[in-house]
Amino acid sequence: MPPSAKAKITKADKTRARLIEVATRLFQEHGSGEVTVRRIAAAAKIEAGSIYYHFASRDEIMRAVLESGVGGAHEEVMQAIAKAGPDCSPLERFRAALSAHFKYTLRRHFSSRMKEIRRLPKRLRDHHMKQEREYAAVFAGLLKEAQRKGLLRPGFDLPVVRMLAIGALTWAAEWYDPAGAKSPDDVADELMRVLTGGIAR
Amino acid sequence: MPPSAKAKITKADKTRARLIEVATRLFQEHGSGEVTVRRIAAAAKIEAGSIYYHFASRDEIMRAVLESGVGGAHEEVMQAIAKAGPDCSPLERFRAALSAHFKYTLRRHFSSRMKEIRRLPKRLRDHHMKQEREYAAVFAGLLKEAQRKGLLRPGFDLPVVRMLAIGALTWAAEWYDPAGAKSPDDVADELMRVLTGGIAR
DNA sequence: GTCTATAGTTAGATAGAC
DNA sequence: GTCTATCTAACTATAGAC
Repeated sequence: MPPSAKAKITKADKTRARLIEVATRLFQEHGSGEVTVRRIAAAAKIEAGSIYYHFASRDEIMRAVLESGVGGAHEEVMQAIAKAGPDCSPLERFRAALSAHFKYTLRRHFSSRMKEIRRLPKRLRDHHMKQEREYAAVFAGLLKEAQRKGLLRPGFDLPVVRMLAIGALTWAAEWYDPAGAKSPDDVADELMRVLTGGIAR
Repeated sequence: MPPSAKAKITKADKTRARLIEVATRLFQEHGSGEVTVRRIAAAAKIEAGSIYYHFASRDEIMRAVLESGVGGAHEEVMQAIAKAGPDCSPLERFRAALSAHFKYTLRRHFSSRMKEIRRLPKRLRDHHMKQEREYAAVFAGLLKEAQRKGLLRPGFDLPVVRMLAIGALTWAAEWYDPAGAKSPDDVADELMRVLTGGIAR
């Protein structure tokens, strides 16, 4: 099914997309293990049995949520980097990437922290982990570029720094209050300020 | 049940403690929603029915795990701060607190990120959130002290900085590999270096 | 494509023996 | 205190009507 020119969007495509969307949100809000097929169906306004026209099993929903989630984040982060432009500093682009990651996580209610991944058949689990590595490589590449250009102080373990930074935002999606005074960009900016300059005098 | 002088440790106390310990680990490893009472029992080497001699319900196990988890972390963090001594810089004590938080999280396999908290009866949920706030206040107090003493650059939102920092470590407990080259202290130190001085030139 | 009805399984929880 | 046996409810998944 190549999504080329003539890809017509059927009713099934729409329902399937809606199911993935509500499942993503429910998994994130209540924890993947807590969410039943019945609840997903109810949230998508169809009956439980109808789910199985679109997905072969609950695990298959899970898989679709993960693929769509990581894939979507990857895409938006790449776009944000492209928008920042190839001429601006790698740290500027890193900031744009972090911000896009955070905003996507908040908007789509997606986080790849679902523990149930372990329960997936090895084939699907490997595919997900590959997708995650490719996504992480985007951030890693920007930090390496910054290092090459001499923008960083020496002595940091960049993979660790990268994971700490992304982790801070992944976790921020848990406590961030959209009704509060701060915008998602404010949070991403604050992280970037801490990250680049530090808080101490 | 005041745990005063004559607090004799019964067999029940030991079994209960073991149940909390294995439940904490299972909740963290597989996600709280995925873990059944039967699995907790199996991991603690007793039969499923016997659990109900120690806990009235699955939610009650959950509650005990949360209380013991946050309580234990609070205690160890306070000890680490005390050990650092009241004379050292508040940022030094903050570092000690972060490190203790991380090490506790890793050792006890505890993280308070269980989504199932929402499902708990309001009374228990409120109690948990109060405990969490008290715990967070320890870290907040150290940052405020640093600010008062003029150790910080101006313009930071300290609650946000605090949550980003703790979040980075909470998430680090997910990806940290005990078999790897880095010790938990290495990770906490790296975070503290980034936090205080920043990575950029 | 979505529904209703239901089979088959497994979960949380209880009762009573030991 | 712990076990075995079991109840009831809820879950995943299927079948067949529309």
